[in-house]
Amino acid sequence: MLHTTRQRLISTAMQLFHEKGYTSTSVADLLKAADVSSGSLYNFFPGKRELLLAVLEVYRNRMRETLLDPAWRGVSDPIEKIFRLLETYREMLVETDGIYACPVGSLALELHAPDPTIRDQLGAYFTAWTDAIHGCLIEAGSRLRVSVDRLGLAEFVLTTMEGAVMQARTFRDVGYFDRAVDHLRNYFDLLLYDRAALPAHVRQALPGR
Amino acid sequence: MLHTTRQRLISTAMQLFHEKGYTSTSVADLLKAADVSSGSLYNFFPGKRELLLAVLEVYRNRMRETLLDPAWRGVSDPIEKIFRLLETYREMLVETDGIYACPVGSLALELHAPDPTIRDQLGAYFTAWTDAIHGCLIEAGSRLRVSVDRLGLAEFVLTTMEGAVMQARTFRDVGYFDRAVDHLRNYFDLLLYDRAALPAHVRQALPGR
DNA sequence: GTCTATAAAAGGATAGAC
DNA sequence: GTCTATCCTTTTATAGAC
Repeated sequence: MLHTTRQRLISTAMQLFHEKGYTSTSVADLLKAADVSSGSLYNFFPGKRELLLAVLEVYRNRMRETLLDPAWRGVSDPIEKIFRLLETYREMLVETDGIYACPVGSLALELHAPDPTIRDQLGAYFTAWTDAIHGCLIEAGSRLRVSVDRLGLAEFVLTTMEGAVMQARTFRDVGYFDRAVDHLRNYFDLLLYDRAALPAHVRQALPGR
Repeated sequence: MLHTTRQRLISTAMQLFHEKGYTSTSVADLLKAADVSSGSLYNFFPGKRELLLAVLEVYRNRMRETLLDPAWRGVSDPIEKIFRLLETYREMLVETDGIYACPVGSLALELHAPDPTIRDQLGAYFTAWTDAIHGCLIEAGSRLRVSVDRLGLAEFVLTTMEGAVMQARTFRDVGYFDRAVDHLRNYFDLLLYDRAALPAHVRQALPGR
């Protein structure tokens, strides 16, 4: 199932679009890397654009099993899950010498005027990512101050990740990523009711759950 | 001075590289938009790459007068300056229907494997931007808790801006930008020693100065 | 410095045999 | 489904007259 020509084209495209970008990856590049002939590609896809759509669909549909499940294996604390996910991106940066981390983010900024279908796919990916974080924040329940907009905060986690990746990539230095995550962690610490850590009299002064 | 062919080429390239991206802007596009003939372009620049370098140099060298000075006109409070700058990016998003905001950030993610010279220019721009914010944070002095790493926080402002622009652009919705800035503002409020303005429960939970 | 014409290569996509 | 050969367009860049 994983070795069909179609699958090989998609996984090759995932790799090359991430490494070189969509525009800088030529059809010839794809054919050579996937060891597929021109006729085969156009047998499965109307063109390069539709191959990109297939790639984006895979990223979104398999986010749970390829990204979230591995990152969250053995982790139950919902806040910790959030920072484990960011740690996953950090590892991607380190493994690729500070170059690759979020393939969809790169594509989103590369494609300046994508058609609505492409944009919908990019947006759907971001929304799915944010929803996963949102789930963690809901799970955190009363540990998070009631006044905090949970969906907005989930978006802010994505904001931090994407902005941090951009800088780390530009400088080829994961330190930029780390310092951004440090500040996000600090922000979370300030937002969390870690009631047990507070002195009893302060704890009692806090508003109810 | 501003009307030489060379200047016209650079300003046209600034515009097109921002709107369409570097790769998707062809030399023919540039020639047509700048109303310049091929021979003239190659008289001033060895090629398209060097034109990009000239563009990046302008962005960096004129950051103060074209970006910071207008944003900070009439503003003296250093923390307010930071959020005025972000407001400038918001306005760019609104004026372009959520498409354009930070030209250098877009280029940084579009160019996956730029040569060292290009990367240096991109990094230098980010550094100059961050330095400006860093200056505000230093100016804020004791209002900011001493434990806060000011340079890291300045980078975090850039992180937020770039990540927020990416999402706003993808969704063509400035709301994504606004919510990110709201959280950054909230974070700043928690970091600032304007204790009287803090919510009571936070005030109580904070360590003594 | 600027012009037109054009080279030389790379781009996406197609045709038609197997 | 896959193959080779090829079409047509666009690309960056150059040549040489003015």
